[in-house]
Amino acid sequence: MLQARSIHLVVDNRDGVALGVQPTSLSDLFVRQPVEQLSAGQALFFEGDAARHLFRVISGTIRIFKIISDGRRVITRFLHAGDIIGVSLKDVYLNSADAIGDACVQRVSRKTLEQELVRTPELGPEMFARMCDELAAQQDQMVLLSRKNAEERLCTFLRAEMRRAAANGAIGAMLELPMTRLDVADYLGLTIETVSRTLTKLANKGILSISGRHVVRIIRQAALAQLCGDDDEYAGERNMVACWARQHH
Amino acid sequence: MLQARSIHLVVDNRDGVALGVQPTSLSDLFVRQPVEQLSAGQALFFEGDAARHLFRVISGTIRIFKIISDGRRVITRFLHAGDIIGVSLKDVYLNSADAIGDACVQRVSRKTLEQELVRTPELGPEMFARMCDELAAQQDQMVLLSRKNAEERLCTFLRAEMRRAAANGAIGAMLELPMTRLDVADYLGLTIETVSRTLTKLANKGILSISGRHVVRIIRQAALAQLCGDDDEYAGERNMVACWARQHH
DNA sequence: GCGATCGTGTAACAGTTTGTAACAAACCGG
DNA sequence: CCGGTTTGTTACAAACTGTTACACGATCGC
Repeated sequence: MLQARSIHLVVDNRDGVALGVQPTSLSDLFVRQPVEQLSAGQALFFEGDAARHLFRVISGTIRIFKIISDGRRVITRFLHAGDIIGVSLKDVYLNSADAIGDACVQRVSRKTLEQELVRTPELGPEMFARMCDELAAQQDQMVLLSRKNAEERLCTFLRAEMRRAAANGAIGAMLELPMTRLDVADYLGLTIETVSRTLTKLANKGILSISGRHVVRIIRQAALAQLCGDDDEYAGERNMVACWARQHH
Repeated sequence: MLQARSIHLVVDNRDGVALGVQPTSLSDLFVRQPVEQLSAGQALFFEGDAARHLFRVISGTIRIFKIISDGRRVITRFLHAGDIIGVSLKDVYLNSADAIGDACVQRVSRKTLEQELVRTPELGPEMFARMCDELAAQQDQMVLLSRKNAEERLCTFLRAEMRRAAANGAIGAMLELPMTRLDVADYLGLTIETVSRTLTKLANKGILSISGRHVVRIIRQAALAQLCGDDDEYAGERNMVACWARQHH
């Protein structure tokens, strides 16, 4: 398991100075690291393992998950090219990670990170920022899991995936979903059947069309956004309106 | 974890005297700050406000929440004496905060924190640690919201509150819950009626007894723990067992 | 003291989501 | 290209939770 096939050029200027140049961002820590190939379903680490490495996703999709009794699974996050895993530095991993389909990652050791954090204090704020982003994303996910219905969950998920795809240079309304329906279900706190049913419902409404197993085409973006249940439209007076609504049943 | 102690010597004797003494923990930042009294329901800040302060709870309970369309509310966290609010440093608050019942807090400005972080780099690791704890707690909450049923949610909540009370020096099986049923419901992703029903059911099972509105007495702690759905008993082989269970339906 | 309000508990009913099962479609290996 | 396996879809019944309604007790202000 977990073999580090070093395809790239190896051992440049190893010890003493972990990197030849001063890193200016966390991503720079990975630049000289070998690229490891993962096959479908291969694990990166398990919940409870000693947290010895950080990973950067080069290609493919990684799923982060927890498992509780009965084998119930909760996927807390999907990671794509460019994302970094493990900034939440506990001594053990808080959750498990494996690859959806084939993927490539790089790793750096916690030790290297800690050395570089001393050597380059500017990295500290980036760590903070990344953890804050993660906290914010998790809170949005808590809202989704706590109070949104199946349709809102799917729409929120699809919209987020659309944004990510657009940020990565994808154009048009075609959205590729590398994960299976089960993965989506475990991410959104639904069952596979509900995911399926809700997707067909959205297709029947003319909001999207389903092209095979891993591709959906978003036809009406605006409608999708409205079905997220996020009340973006009220903007400033959001809280007052909401509080008022609450107080009056 | 992540100690950047080498820098310590460099910035040791600074002139800036934001505090009389060198703080050794985040809590020390608050020691000379005035105590602010909050009456029941009073807000500390709203989601989207410029995040200018951190708060420390002296007494009472603070609830952290988000509101989405229709006035649906999600309580993401309850804070008690000693807890610090606002370590997730974005430029705006990610959520709202108000007091359950009367409460007392102290505050320090972001600016002060940032100055002290420069002056006392040991505070950095504590910030990391606190954010990691928050990330871990949020992930557990995501598991709860995603995959646990009403009974498991209540038991998990009660057990966590028991642990907190015990850590704060409370003894015995009496547990005080300062929040209302609606607060509990909004925290656990349920309705007030389901919270009520489930509590009654647990009382009928002889696991707890309800003494008025804000006090429950936990009679059978072990039974409560087993109903959490957290499968703590399998410990090491948890993941393998769970994966196996999953694969075989 | 007394009505109004709030928080809570209980019940009947409705609704959404789930579970089960059968079927269809896509994928995989030869 | 084909058959088997995996994955996805659909329909129906069941379960859990939400909804609605009402009663009770406590608190608050008058």
